[in-house]
Amino acid sequence: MPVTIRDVARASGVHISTVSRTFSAPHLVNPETRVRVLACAEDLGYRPNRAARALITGRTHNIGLIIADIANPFFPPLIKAAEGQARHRDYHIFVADTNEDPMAEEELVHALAKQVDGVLLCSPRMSNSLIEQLSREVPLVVINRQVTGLPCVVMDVGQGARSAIEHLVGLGHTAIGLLSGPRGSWTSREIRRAAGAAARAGGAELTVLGPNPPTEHGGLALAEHVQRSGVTAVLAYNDLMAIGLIEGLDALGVRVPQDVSVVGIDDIALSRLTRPKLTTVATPTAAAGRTAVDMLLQQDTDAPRGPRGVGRGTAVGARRTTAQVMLQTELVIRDSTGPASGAGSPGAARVGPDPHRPADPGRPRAATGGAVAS
Amino acid sequence: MPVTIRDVARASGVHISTVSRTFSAPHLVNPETRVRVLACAEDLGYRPNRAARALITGRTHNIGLIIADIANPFFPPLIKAAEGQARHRDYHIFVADTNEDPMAEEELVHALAKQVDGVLLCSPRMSNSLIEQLSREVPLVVINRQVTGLPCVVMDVGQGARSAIEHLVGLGHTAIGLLSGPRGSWTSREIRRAAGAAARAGGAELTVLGPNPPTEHGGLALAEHVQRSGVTAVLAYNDLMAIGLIEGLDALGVRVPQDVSVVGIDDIALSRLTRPKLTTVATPTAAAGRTAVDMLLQQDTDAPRGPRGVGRGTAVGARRTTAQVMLQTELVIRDSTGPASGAGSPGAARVGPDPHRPADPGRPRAATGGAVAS
DNA sequence: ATGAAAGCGCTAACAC
DNA sequence: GTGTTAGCGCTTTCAT
Repeated sequence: MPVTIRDVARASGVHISTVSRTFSAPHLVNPETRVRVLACAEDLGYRPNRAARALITGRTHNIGLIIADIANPFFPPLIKAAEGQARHRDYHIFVADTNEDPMAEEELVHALAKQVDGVLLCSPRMSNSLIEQLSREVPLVVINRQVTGLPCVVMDVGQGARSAIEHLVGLGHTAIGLLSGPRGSWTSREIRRAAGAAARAGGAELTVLGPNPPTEHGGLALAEHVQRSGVTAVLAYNDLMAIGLIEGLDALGVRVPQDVSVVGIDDIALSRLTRPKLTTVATPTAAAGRTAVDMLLQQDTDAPRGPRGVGRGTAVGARRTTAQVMLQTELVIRDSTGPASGAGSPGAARVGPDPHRPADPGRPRAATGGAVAS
Repeated sequence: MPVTIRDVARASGVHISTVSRTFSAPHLVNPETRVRVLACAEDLGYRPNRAARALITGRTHNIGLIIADIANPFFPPLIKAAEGQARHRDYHIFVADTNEDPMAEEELVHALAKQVDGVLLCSPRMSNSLIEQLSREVPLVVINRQVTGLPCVVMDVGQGARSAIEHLVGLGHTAIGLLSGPRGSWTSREIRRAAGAAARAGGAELTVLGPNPPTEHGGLALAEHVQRSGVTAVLAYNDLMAIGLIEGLDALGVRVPQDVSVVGIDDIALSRLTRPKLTTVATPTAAAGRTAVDMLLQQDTDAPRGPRGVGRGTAVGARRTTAQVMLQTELVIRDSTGPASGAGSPGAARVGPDPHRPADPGRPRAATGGAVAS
């Protein structure tokens, strides 16, 4: 039923190898022949079978993308960007969801390995050593984690957390809570480290609560804990948790930001829609997706021309250069943070019809990270 | 580098076909041999090359999933469910995003056709006839659209819209606006049709505004229009638009639900987090994803044993039975709808610390659709 | 510039 | 129960 290279060959009166060349090395075929073949292919509706091609070239033109949780709004923009970039380069993306399960991650890498030219490992929860091991099976690009020796793209959440803490300290907060993320998260460790240092530098005390599931519920469940802990400000692992926490505090009658300030991380679309609008550290997720695809593809196209043209030179020291890209983050100050304690006038705040603040006056930026490559 | 079936054969001292059988028809091989082969395969790290297998079996064990916009929070749960169900059945999912572009849809079907055993076409914007045509190239299951002759899974948005309108009419609204969705959306047409009928039946007037992009911005942009139109209630094509509209109205000083009631459709996670919490028609998106995968796979496994065992019987009338599944929807009443006009006491509503309603008292359900097959 | 032939990794008759 | 053989659709030497 499906039309193959042979049908096209027959129709255009050439050998199949000529048809093949027409598609994979057009310059090697006579322009006239090429046109004729192309025409036949066109109206037979011929499409090269990529699987068959892959069998011999070793290139599937597929990329695997392993995600902790597609339903977490942090990821879709990243997926979308990766998919777009990949398609733009004539690649397709396999998406797999691990449900935050480290076991699933490993299994999925194995399952995908043969079908793809490389895998984008997003926010992995497994160990570094396992990642390294897997990278010997299939080219890997790690997102949201630094693994030495492997290409990575991370957001500078350290800088982001620092800015957030400085922002809170600047508002007079001296007892700050940190809702950490899931166990195994590089990002969570980074945040904790940076936040701890920044708090110390600012003379504030940091109370770490966690680890927690990186979900709205994870935040919500901590509301009472936060209330009892006596902190006046909280930095959450991500926006979802921050939003959940605000919900939870609200239910306890604790007002944000009057009683407690809350800062999130990610700047998902949602954070502009909740009330109060969330102060958060914006992470460039789309850029991360695009960059990761580019890095993988570059690595991919570099590979084949490795030991070629090299006479009997030194033992091919040209190990692939594995870049580590760090993307900038930016603190976006909205309405969920305010001066510490007594400053607000309880009861008067947020009354009915028009509690409209200057409404997001052009995204005041506060800090940035830097770009680094190694 | 990669270990093939031949390596395993050599290691276990059998012919490659035995190894092959061990994986694709274990019952045909001597238990002892099987164990030995499996052991060798195990510690050589052998994984069957699915592409090579597909070349001969015609089954790739891949499914294509074409989505209008991954970043639209309506879709991730569907993707996640589909992916999970697929993996559970040992299939992988290719995800592609069309950016709401009908052209991209067609191209993507073509691009995926050879790589997958079937395609899930989600919320297609292209024409029915084109869909039918494409279905001759690759098995299709259509989601969120009814196409006669093709397997479909749709949500009963008609029933949902009806319930929504009845709810509004019951609250005394007689001038109701409908924010329609994107051109080419089956769902949008269904909603419009059902909402129109329900409004007529309830003695209310329905003003249709659209088509519109199915995004937050699409709703936000309509705020002024809604305000001027004089309607006291609005049903939006989806939650995103409803939320955008509320934002927009809020900016104009129009209060929801005191001045205008707003109902969304979908019940995305977000709609529980905005203020006011959104009254909306819940659609079972995860179920839709799972069901679609099941339908595709069933069709897929049915296909091969078609003209087999049939003596010289009648001309194989056994055309595949294409089911059309309709999933129930449910009106979830929250805080964005209220009595028409004068009923609310402006200014007193929603004051500071504790404007807590009975907080979602167990999801009052109001209506359901039915399940149908053809 | 084009044809011939080998073979990618695997499965599927068909023998034995 | 297992080995033999042919070939899926395609690319890629190697001749011509």
